[in-house]
Amino acid sequence: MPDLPPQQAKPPRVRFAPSPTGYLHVGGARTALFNWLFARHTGGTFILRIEDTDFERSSDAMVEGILEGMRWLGLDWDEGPFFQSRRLDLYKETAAISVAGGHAYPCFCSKEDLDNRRKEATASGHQPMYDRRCRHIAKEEAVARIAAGEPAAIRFAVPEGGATSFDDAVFGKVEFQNADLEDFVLLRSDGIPTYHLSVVADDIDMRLTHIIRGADHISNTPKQVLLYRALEAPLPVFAHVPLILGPDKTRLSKRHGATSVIAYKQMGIVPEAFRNFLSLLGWTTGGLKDANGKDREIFSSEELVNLFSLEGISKSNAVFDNDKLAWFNTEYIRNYPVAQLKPLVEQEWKLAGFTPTRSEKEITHAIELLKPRARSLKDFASAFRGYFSDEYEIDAAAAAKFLSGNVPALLVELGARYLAATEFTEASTEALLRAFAEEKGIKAGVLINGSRVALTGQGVAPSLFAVMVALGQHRVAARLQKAVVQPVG
RNA sequence: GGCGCUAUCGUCUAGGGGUUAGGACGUGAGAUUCUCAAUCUUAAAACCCGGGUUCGAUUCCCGGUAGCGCUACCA
Repeated sequence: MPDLPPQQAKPPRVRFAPSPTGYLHVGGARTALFNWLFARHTGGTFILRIEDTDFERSSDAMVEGILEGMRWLGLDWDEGPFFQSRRLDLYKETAAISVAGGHAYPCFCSKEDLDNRRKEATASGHQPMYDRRCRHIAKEEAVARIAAGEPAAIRFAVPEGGATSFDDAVFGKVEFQNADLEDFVLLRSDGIPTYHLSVVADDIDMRLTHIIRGADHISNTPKQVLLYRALEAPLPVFAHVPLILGPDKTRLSKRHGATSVIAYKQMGIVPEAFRNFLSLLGWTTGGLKDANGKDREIFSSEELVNLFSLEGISKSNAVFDNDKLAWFNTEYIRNYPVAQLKPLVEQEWKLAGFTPTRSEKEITHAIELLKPRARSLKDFASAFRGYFSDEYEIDAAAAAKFLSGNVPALLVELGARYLAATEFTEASTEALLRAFAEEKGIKAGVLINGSRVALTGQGVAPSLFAVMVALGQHRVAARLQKAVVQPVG
């Protein structure tokens, strides 16, 4: 039977269908992102479906975690979330239709028998595929055994010969010999569907036009194609996305560090940076250049939506590079208008239990000064504390290096001069310091470095005189005069 | 083991029958001297191997190798 033409009717309908057996992980997030991008680009519909048919491993907490991750990334869905656990009737019905159509049959083999036979087959060098022994049980006998209460699973009857192929939007034509396909289980003996049944039943029921999912599903696809045909449903367009790997090129796992999207939020990554980074893992604009002729890499979500296409998805797996992510993060933080960055910083403070003791104006000023050198949102609650509160720590190494010898004493004196100053601008503070250095016969750099540590607690900071202006005259004077009592080393 | 997919700098990638094989991250060097986790300049760094097609393959084809995926009454 020839396939019905693929559903290209616009607008497209796509879905992200995570299994709540863990938090939203990086790979899932990227799949969700691509589906979302595709839906938004085409004006289609993005559906969220929770595949929770594995009751043992699924949990509400995981569902909430997945939703949280999607919200953080700004991936809003148009329909759902739908829960497969509440749609079991549909799957049973679909299985029954398959049986009635002669495409599926009850299987009475027990799990133990199956395991044993698989083991034997492997031991004797055969393929551990189901031997189809229940496929030829007479209909009457099967009905009688089920009536007698014998547990039975429903298996799909894979055609004995020929091949099954599909046209993947990313990989092109992919073909499998039917002989290599097992008579897979559709419905377990407890009435719970397996993955193959529930996805196909739902994808048909939800009228999905494009299935964008991880490449780990390529091998599952021919079975599902067969099911679509048995159900006389039009085939969607399949687009398999290559996998994301860890630095050692094995599948990304906890071993490699964070795999949960929320962990990146907790690391102070801003969502747009993460989304931008993720979008370029396994997808490319095809070499879009910026004004300088360099490949563009920073894209707003609007641009991403406009640019996204299935054609740009690459075929090979990609390694998740933390350094590159960190770079995206600094770029985004640096370029955010303060108005946009400030709420994120405040959220970070809240998380860290830190309360700034500054006016809104001072806070805005300090964020403006600091954002070009922030690596993560975390910096605002750690290294940058001194700009927002008087409770900050002096970095011991920086103090040892720059607050040694007679420097503290000089800073106390310098602080008094600043207190008495009638003007307090970047130019005036610098002039004052340099004059003071000359008067004392020492290099200005010594005082500059010492002041930096006394004022910010850090050995690294923006231009000292910009820092002074941000801090204000009284605070500068006070902190310099306190320098002498700071424990050194 | 079987089946499937993939292969350009360390990493993400552009490109494509003839190129100095481009960009970015990271790394090295230099500059700035008020620190560097900032900025600027700069350098090193790749077409997996073997056949074939071709005047010419990194590019097309075949094989190998390697990596990854699937191989459950998990998803």
